[in-house]
Amino acid sequence: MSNSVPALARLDEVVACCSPMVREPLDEEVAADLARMFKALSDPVRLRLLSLIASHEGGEACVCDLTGPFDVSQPTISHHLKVLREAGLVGSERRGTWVYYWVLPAALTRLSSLLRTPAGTTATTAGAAG
Amino acid sequence: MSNSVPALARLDEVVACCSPMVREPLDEEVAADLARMFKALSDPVRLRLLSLIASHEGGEACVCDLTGPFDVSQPTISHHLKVLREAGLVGSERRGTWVYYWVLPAALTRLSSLLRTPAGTTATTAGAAG
DNA sequence: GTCTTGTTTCGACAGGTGTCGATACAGCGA
DNA sequence: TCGCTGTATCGACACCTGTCGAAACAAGAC
Repeated sequence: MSNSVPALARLDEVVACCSPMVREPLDEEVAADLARMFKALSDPVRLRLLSLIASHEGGEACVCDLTGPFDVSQPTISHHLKVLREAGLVGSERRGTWVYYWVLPAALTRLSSLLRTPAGTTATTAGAAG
Repeated sequence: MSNSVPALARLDEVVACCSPMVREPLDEEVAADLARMFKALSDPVRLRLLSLIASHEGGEACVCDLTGPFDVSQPTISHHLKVLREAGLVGSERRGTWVYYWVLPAALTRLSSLLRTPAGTTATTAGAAG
């Protein structure tokens, strides 16, 4: 616990659970686990579904709220929701006729903090590349 | 510009470029763009490569530093590096015989802030799910 | 020039993914 | 009970992806 890392910076990690991947090489198993979560985010429909659920009133949404905004069929939406659920990004529950989905913030926070870069490199130069 | 969002919370977004996806539904084009970046992160080998590059001394690594830790062939590593580069996550440059790769922090920061959940829901309950 | 080493590209292949229509299942109300 | 509506599963299909070995390309050494 005696690093050259400022205490406040470490506090974030403890709360969020993980050290940023830019600090030390990712363990093989951890990488496999994280890759599964990122794979769930690697489809535009799923990304929009997740965003739609999270920003929905009350923090949860019925499947019936989610099929409208998309050009794909209902079974396809159902498939994508399953992928998100199995990746641990959302939870779901049936209430009577309808099934509701909500985001699991801990999962997003885990990924967010993993991708965090050291303060200072926050980079206003987004988009510049080689 | 007159939201009910605290000024300090918005400051983060400005620096990082984007509003978290849990705040409002993702635009269709934006989602497609982001999905491309997440897809680059959706493979364990690429995740480890990225982490290896970022945490390497000097913030950059030669390809020759990157082939050792993996069980896959050198052309496969080269392929994965290309995917990371085309996703805008890393930059590269040839210097004499060797080719060096480095992480583009702006890209990681963009994704990180996108996944950020509202303060308070940071959730110490990671892993709990339905 | 030729050889050697580091890296990328090519062509091929097995396996995975997104999509659909059809169908099955779950719960409600008549 | 039957029928209706909301959601999940199934089976099929085109397409994408990760992997390899072989070959090409780049830069330096001889």
